[in-house]
Amino acid sequence: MKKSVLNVAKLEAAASKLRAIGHPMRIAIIDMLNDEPQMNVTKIYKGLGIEQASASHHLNILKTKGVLISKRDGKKILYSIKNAALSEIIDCINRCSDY
Amino acid sequence: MKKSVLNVAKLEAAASKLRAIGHPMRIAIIDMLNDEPQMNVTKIYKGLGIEQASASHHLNILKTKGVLISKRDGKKILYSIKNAALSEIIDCINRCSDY
DNA sequence: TTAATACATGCATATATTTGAATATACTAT
DNA sequence: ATAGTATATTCAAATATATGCATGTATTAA
Repeated sequence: MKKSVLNVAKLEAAASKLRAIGHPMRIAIIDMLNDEPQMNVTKIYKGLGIEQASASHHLNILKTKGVLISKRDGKKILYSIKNAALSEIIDCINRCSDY
Repeated sequence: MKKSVLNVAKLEAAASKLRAIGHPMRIAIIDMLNDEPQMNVTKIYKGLGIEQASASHHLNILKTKGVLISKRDGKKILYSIKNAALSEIIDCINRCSDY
């Protein structure tokens, strides 16, 4: 099992997912979805007090990077966390606040 | 214990740490330090095949954000991971590669 | 089919991050 | 003091990311 030469694609994939979560509003979205596992866009952007378009952009990033999934429910789109491990990361990071 | 209103400072702190790790070369650095817990800058930048200045920048980011610590050893500066939990995050992210 | 609601997308601008070349600083040995 | 080694810093250019406005699309109800 070699590991010495660095696999840039794999590193970029991991980095990309970390950057997806690495934004205050996106962490806030994940937090909200931790409390309430399925939320629509309106509830999210009003809950955060941001523009609808801004929430939509953030949600798209989180979905594209595999953090969230979405499904339509009538007029609404319900978002939820794809992999529970990802919300543990937030906890982990917070636990590391050691200065 | 209130949690409804979002604590932007705390969110930004967590996001900032995630972004610190969210770069291919910086993940590679953490990986290297997982194998060999103390490394100097020269060994790191040659191992990664990047510029010395680039490595220095990345190391500074990781140090500033509390991911790494450094100590001088003669002419060299030895870097190491500050909190082991942070390297678990990488594993965690990689485990989430589920497409 | 029209109107209203719920989201998404395109675009422009603003801001942040990355990179490398050049240069500066710190330490060691002579 | 000087030279060599190891690392940091500064700066500019390139690239990436964020934000908001305007507009587009999908769904429902009348």
